[in-house]
Amino acid sequence: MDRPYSIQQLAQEFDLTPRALRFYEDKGLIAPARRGTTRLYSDRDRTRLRLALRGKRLGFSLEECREIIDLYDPGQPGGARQLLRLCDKIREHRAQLLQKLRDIEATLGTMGEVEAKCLAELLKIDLNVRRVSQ
Amino acid sequence: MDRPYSIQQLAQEFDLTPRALRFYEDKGLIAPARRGTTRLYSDRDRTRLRLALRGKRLGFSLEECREIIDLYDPGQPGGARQLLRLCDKIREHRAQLLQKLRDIEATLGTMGEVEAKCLAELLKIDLNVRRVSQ
DNA sequence: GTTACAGTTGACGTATACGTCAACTAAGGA
DNA sequence: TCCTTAGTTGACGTATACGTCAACTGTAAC
Repeated sequence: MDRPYSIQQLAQEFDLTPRALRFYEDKGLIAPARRGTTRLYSDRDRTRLRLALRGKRLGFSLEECREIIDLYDPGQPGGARQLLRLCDKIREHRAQLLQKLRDIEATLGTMGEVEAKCLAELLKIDLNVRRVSQ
Repeated sequence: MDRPYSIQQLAQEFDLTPRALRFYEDKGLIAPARRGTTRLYSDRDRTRLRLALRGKRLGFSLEECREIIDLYDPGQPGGARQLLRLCDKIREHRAQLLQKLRDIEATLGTMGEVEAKCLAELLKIDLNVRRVSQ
C-alpha cells in the first residue's frame, strides 16, 4: 500500500504540472524521497499536497499553507513552549477561517437574492412572450 | 448622507493605500466620480469595495471579484439572454463557494483534533511539573 | 550498446497585485 | 503671492506562483 508515485502520476492526480510540484517542494510544502535524482512521492507527500491545495483554494499563500500543514503534520510533539505556540497558531488560523466562513455566508445570501430577482425577471419575460404569442 | 469620500478617507477606512484604490479602479472594480482630476468616492463605490475585499479574502482574483460584484450591482436588468447568463454565473460562483465551505469545515475539523491533542500533551506536562515540584 | 523517454537542474519569462518614487497640479491658508 | 498639502499620472520595482525552454542525466527496453 506504500508504493511511491512518480512526479507525473501525482501531477495528473491533482491536475498540476511537475513544475508546480517541484516549486512546492522548493517552498517546503512537500519533501519527496529520492532514488538517485528521481523524486518518489509517498502517501504522506500526497496527503500534505492535498492539504496544501485545500489551503490554496481558501486563498492562503503557499507560505501560509506550509504553516498550516506543519500544524497538522508535526514531527515531534515538542516541549510546552512549542505546544503553546502551536495552540496560538491554531487559534489564529481558526479566526481567519471563521472570517472566511462569514464572508461565504454573506456572499451566498446576497447571491440567493440576486438569483431570485433574476428568475422573477425571467418569469415576467416568459409571461409576456406567451401573452403575445397567443 | 451622500457626501463623497476622499481617497485617503476610503483608504484608511479599509486599511488600504491610495495606490491600491487606484489599482482597483484600473481593474474596473470601482469607478469614482471626479471633481477636476480628484477622485470622489460615493457610498456605491464604498459598497463595491467592501464586496471586492470580501471576494479577496476568499481567494478570488480581482478579475473574479469584478465579475461577482457586477452580478450584484448590475446596471440594467437586461434581456432574457443576459438574465440566463447571469443565472449561470451565479450557479458557477455558488459551486466555488460551496467547495470553499467544505474546505473550511474539513480544516476546522482537523484543527480541532490537533488542538485537542496539543492540550492533552500540555496537560500531561503540567501534571509532571506538579508531581516533581511536590 | 544505444535509443527513447521520463526526469532533473538552472535560467529566464509572465500574470497578478500592488509598492515606491518622481514630476506635476490644484486648492486652501498666511 | 507664495507655500504647504493632498492628489494625480506615469514608470519602474517587487513578491508570489508558477510556465517555458534548454541542456543534461538516468533508466528501461530492444
